[in-house]
Amino acid sequence: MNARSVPSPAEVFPDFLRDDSPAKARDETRCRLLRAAIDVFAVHGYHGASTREICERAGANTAAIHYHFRDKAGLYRELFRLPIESMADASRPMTDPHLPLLERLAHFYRGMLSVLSQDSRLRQLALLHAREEVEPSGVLGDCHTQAIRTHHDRMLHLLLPEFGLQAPDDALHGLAFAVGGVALVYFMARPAVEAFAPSLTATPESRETLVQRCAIYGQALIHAERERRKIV
Amino acid sequence: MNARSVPSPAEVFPDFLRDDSPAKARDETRCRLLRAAIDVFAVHGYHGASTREICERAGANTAAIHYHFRDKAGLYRELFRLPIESMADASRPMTDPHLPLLERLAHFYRGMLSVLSQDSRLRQLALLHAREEVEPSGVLGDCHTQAIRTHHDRMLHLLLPEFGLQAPDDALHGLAFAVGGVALVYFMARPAVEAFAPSLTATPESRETLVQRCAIYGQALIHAERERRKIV
DNA sequence: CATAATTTCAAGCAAGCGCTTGAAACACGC
DNA sequence: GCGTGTTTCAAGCGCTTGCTTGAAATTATG
Repeated sequence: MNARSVPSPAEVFPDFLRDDSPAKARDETRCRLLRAAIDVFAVHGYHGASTREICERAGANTAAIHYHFRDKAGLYRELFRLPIESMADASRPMTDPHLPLLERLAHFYRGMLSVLSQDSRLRQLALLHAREEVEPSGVLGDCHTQAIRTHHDRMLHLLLPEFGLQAPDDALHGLAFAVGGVALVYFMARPAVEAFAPSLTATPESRETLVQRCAIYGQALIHAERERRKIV
Repeated sequence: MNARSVPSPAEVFPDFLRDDSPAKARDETRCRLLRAAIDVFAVHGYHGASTREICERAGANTAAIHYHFRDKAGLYRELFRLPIESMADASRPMTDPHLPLLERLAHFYRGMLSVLSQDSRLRQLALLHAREEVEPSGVLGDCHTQAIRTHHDRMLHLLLPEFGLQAPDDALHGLAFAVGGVALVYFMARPAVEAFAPSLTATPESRETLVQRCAIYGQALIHAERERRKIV
């Protein structure tokens, strides 16, 4: 019995997505397993994916999963550990309070839509996140909702000063959901988007155009909420 | 060999959700299977659900699925046949061109959010639709995307006259996605909504308040797009 | 080079899966 | 009451699943 009894600290993991990481690390079974797992989980989901297919694609033995990650759930969990932050990083510029509102919103939407264009593994990872939200596999606990909370809190942090509030009320939560929702469909329902209006997200240029339009929409929502609060 | 060779015309099906349907129909194995299937698929997803659990919950023999629906995929498909239209019906009033824009939008959002309050089986059915969008089971083909297309086309039909257009361009598709997106999160990411702002959708009153706010937001998006088109 | 620790391997187990079978139970027209 | 068609049943088949095993291969260490 020589399997690691505790989920490993994952020295290799932060880089396992990068193609420019050291060849030695990239070729290690553990890394190949993680990459293969993304592919297979992204296609079949957690329950539909089989450990045999993952290992076959990774060129590893089926016992490798148990050795490196204890079991299938451990491998799956490992996929959700670090990339959460790397995805949140993409929209960090939106937190800069010195930028004009429209620009901050553009950063927010650019972060959301960036995964559509990125290297395919990061895109697949984003897909896994979306799936966990709609169909929790049951092996992640609530660590996943916290990833979304990061984005939600960041949006609240942007909105609060706009309304001179210290803490969000129900309407402000609703506004945050609405502002995020403007681009949510591109994230959560890509098949529908590509079926109805494929040219919207086809090229980097069209995606940037989309980001700019979304920012205008987001700004309009904030203005509308401000007007609504005046009246009520 | 006495199984039906062709998916049956489903005389019982349209009513299988209603609790007030004739007791005779409700108690039939076929109906009980459909109801149990919704419960189990809603919890575990298509691949994670087992036919044994469905049959056990329905109080039926495992062979019943094969007899009534040929196989697991047939049972799943049957769940997606009719409720699609019944859900689309909820937002039909939005197509009335004589109503003011704000009211039509309110009807649209009320239709979207109605599934959150309805009888739990309809809610679970809506969940199954959301899941198919994010993680296609592979057994439905494209019949499912058409269900979303119905909603998208209806929104386009509402928007086109607002801009004096005959056919939608890319920006109008984007606007339709944004208008729908305002309420999409309540449909697609309910766990997050209930974790961050549970009171938003807790009572029928708060849901109606939400509908009204969404309608205002939707109107603001339309106005913003109109302004954008003037400038560009 | 020898020893020990780490990593990989082929083989296979127990359990659960979807599905099938042939017969029993039921419903109904005559 | 009988014959016919429909529906339900217990039993189990073949297969895939996640996981385990003990040994072999590999790598690191003195």
